[in-house]
Amino acid sequence: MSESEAGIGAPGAILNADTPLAGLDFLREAVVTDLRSGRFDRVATRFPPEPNAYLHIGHAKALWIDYGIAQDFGGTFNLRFDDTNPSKEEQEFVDAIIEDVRWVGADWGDRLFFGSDYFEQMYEWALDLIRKGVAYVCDLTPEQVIEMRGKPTEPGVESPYRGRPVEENLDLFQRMRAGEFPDGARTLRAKIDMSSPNMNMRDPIMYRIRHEDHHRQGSKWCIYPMYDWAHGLEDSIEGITHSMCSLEYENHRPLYDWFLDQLGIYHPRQIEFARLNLTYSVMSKRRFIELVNGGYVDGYDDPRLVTLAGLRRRGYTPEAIKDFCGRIGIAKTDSVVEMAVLEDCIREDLNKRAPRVMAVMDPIRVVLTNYPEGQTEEMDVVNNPEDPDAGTRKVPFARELYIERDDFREDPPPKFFRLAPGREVRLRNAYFIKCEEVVKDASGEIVELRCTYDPETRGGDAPDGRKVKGTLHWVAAHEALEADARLYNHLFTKPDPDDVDEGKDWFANINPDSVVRTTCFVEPSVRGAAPGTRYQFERLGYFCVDSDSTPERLVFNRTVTLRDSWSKIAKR
RNA sequence: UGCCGAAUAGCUCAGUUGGGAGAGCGCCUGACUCUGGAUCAGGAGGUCCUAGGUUCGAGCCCUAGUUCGGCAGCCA
Repeated sequence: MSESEAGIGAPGAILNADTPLAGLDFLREAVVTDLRSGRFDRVATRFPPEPNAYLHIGHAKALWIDYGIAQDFGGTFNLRFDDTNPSKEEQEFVDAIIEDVRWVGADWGDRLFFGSDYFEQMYEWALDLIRKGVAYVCDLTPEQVIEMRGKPTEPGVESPYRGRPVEENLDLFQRMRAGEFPDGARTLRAKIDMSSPNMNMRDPIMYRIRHEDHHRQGSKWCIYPMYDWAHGLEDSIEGITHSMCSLEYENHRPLYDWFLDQLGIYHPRQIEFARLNLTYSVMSKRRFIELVNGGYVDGYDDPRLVTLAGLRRRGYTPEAIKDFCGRIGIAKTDSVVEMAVLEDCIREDLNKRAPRVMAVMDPIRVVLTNYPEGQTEEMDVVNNPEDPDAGTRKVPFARELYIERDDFREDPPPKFFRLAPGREVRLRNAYFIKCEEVVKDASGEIVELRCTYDPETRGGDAPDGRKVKGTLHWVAAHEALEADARLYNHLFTKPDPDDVDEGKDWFANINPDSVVRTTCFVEPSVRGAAPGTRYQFERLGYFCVDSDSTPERLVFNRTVTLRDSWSKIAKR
């Protein structure tokens, strides 16, 4: 790549070699230090997903580290698929990952790469190492390799094939590539140190034989490079300066460095950071699969999952996810972030942007006895008090309404400011109403509230200056739209899903009420809303139109509730 | 009984010439309000892992230890 396209000081750069270290996270601090020392004179990062699963919020953290650092320093950013294993990787995941990365807002421009495109170069370099006498073809079986690798506390045993002459290694390796040997028959190994305290240095395998088609290379190859061998080479080829990865690769760094040093090629710097964990959730491919296959969730984009596809369907915005990634910081400490932080991020974003609308989840009928039969009117309602540009809309009002069952108590407890017999409240954006009579059915269930309204209070204020303590949301019974609602809660009942009694597994902590499917009545203004449209249902929470919606019937996903101080009071 | 790494508020993180222990989220209280929302104000909460040492003075420097995490795929 040219220096000019990756130069420091590109438009928008906010960090450079002269930036004071104080206050920077340790990764940015390392980059500044490398710029000052002259180890690098530019910044180039990459996000290297393996196309074998869907991305989750933890990937978003890594992505915003990689992309964010490139942005901050005016450097370049590559999206690179690390597709070195043919048996696990599929085009479907490539497409899904590209969609997710684009959605969260990282821009790789034309810098989309595939590790598999470098296979030929990697092969040539492998030949180099064989010629240098630091790589050899090994005929040990997988079982023997494991056996002879030893344990962390015990040295391994050298392979009997370790001393194979260079010419024989060259011949065998070429024949491996030519397809002369079956899967697993031989490997190419680096000749390092079988007694190294670092297991990764005990003659790691560079190539394995796999007679399988590759999603991009087709049947061209039957030997495939291992991660440790491939990753540093990919970084080197692309001119990456800082190769950020998670803590689990810390023990792999000596090997990353070893390959590059042996080859004598351009040498990027690998730095590790702690991966993200979130309370009340799981974050691994394996567990997502188990949840999907076990029928606990409805797919990888189930709104209860913290996959990016799930969060998107739940109603999360890219801005909220980016904000979250910024808030949680970067460090090397193993950590578990509280879900409340993520929830705060989406509330903060949606509070500014989501139009407000009224919807009733659990209706109770209100009849305004002094409101003329057959009359209706339209109230002018502000769409978003936080955003004057959001405008207004008309909301129909009528003699028969629905309010939330929770908003009425026959025998109200202290500090309950909502409707009760003889009490007056305000219907939001409409009138004051007073409850005159409670109508019950034979079983004692309340079926209707008979109320009077004060025509003088149209719009919500009383000319005589009298105040009410409560304001309720409502919908006009005959004009409301009936819709499905999916009320999502934490997927797990405990902050740590692995916190289980002896003999039980994490499935025992799955929340049986992680989704409550119900119906609701929504004001007619939402008719025809497209999937993905987000609203605040006043006093209830933020909701997003689900892709299961049809022209006839909308489906709403509850993204997150509003903060609710009453529920805390009520618990006491 | 190996190697690598980590440790500051409930959680996540700042604290960089060695001199006042901080922020966000969470929690509590109050004000305000046509969302019990939003907003605003205030509060509680710390053996800076421990013990020694250097220093007039240590979260920060040195030594030893403790606890926790990672490493034994032909996965990444």
